[in-house]
Amino acid sequence: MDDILFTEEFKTNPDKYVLPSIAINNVIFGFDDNKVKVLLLRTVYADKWTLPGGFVLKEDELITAAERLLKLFTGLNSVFLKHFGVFGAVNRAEKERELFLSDQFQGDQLNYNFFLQRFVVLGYLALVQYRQVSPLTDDVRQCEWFDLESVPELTFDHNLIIETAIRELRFQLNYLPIGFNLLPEEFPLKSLQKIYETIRGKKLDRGNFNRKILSYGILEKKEKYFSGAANKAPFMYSFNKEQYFNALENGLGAF
Amino acid sequence: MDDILFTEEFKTNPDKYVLPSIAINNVIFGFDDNKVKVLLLRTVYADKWTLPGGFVLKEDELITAAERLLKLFTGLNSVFLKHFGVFGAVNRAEKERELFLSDQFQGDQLNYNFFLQRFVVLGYLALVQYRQVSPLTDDVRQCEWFDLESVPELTFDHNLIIETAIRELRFQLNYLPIGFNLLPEEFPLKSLQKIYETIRGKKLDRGNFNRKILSYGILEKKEKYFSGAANKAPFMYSFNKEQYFNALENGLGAF
DNA sequence: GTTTATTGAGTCATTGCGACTCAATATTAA
DNA sequence: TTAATATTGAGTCGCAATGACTCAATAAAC
Repeated sequence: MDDILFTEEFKTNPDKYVLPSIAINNVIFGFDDNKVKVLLLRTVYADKWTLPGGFVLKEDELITAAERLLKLFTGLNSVFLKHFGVFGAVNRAEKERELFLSDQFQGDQLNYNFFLQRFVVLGYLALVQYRQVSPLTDDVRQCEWFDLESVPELTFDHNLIIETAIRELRFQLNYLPIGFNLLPEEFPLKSLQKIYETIRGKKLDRGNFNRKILSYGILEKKEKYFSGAANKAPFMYSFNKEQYFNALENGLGAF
Repeated sequence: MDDILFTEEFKTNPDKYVLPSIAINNVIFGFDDNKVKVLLLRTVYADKWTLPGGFVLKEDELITAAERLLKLFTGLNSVFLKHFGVFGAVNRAEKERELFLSDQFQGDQLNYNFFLQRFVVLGYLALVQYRQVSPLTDDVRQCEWFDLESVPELTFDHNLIIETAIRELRFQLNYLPIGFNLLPEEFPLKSLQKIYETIRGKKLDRGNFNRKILSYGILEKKEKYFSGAANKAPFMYSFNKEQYFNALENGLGAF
């Protein structure tokens, strides 16, 4: 249904279906194994990785297009999803142009012409719960999670796009209850702390972190426990949705 | 030179010169008479006001296009200029479509068809020194400053664009040395305080404000004076460019 | 009982902030 | 010369938040 993009009809007549010269890329962050991850897509035309993305259908709102693509690649509907930047450098397809002209190129001519034109990319940042995601895998496409530290060289200017997204994330962390979109319904505070540490890029003190995060009043303590490890199980927490959405609207009171 | 937009050639063949379906609008803030102002443009086709804007030439970087437009409308070259959002709602031209069909409409058919298609607007926020600006006025266009409190109803979704820009500005005020782009080379601290008060939307205490703003170390005290008023003249300040650009890069140390 | 990591409950010094006060200073107008 | 006016410098006071710590109780597995 969403795969007009991969039909011959679209390839021969793209401007009939989507807004010309505009593309969307989603930077989708998840969290697992105490590490922040980003979802990447293997290209169909070479052994390279790229950001999930697509185009804006004529009848789509911009955010709807971003949601549609998120749904396509992760199966998820409603998450934190936010525009964070535009990327339209004249030479942003230079690397790809060279690749397409080389003998590594495995795609077809129609894609070639379409993808190498100049696009203005709208960057959308998504925070999703890792375990809820079923990364898309079909005949031509394959999604996988990558640790932030081991993102490979990507197509176009996608490395820049990810870096910009992380900067934005680091920044928003200070006034929005960001971490929670990345975690499952219930989680130990340590996981949340790890997210903050990863995005901030430094260690935090447990006591101080807990004191602060609990002071926002958007967390609820649960009485469940982990099991399996040779130690006392950590308490689980979930967030109070009412307080949480209020904080999303009005910030965490930093100002 | 920059007025391809107003030639017959452009009107009949726009896609030859600019990226299709993409437009730019600049929200240009200035400061004078202790009030924050925004630069608006009178439309050629009706008695309405609109944001200065234009399109991206095929060979333009996005930021170059925004700079070119800023230069066109203000005469200024280098200022604080930053992307802050995209606006591409499907129905964002609805109001204009109605206007064009009404008997108030004074433009021509070619413009009609071109402007009413669906654009994705890239919003750029500019902070400029009021007194350095020579608002563009020619046969068809007329720029004027408006107080933030008395912005009229604008074309398209431009009121929304301005509101979003102010939100962004209010937000950035907390970590970037914003005010200085709005002030002349030398200024009294009270002017800076007024800017903060306007954007924050509340009164600030002089002593506390001065204490904080001076603590950033980006201001230099000058020994000049005002004259004319029946009171002690305020000291003038200017900003230390080195410290200032450093703060623009790394924030004001809030985080 | 030993080992392990979580947890609760602190301390302590420092910093920043908002709300305030008070007197000295410079300038013009009466 | 004096009065009126607004700026300036130099504070105080209490409160809240922060970062860097410590210490002992607790739960679970082996």
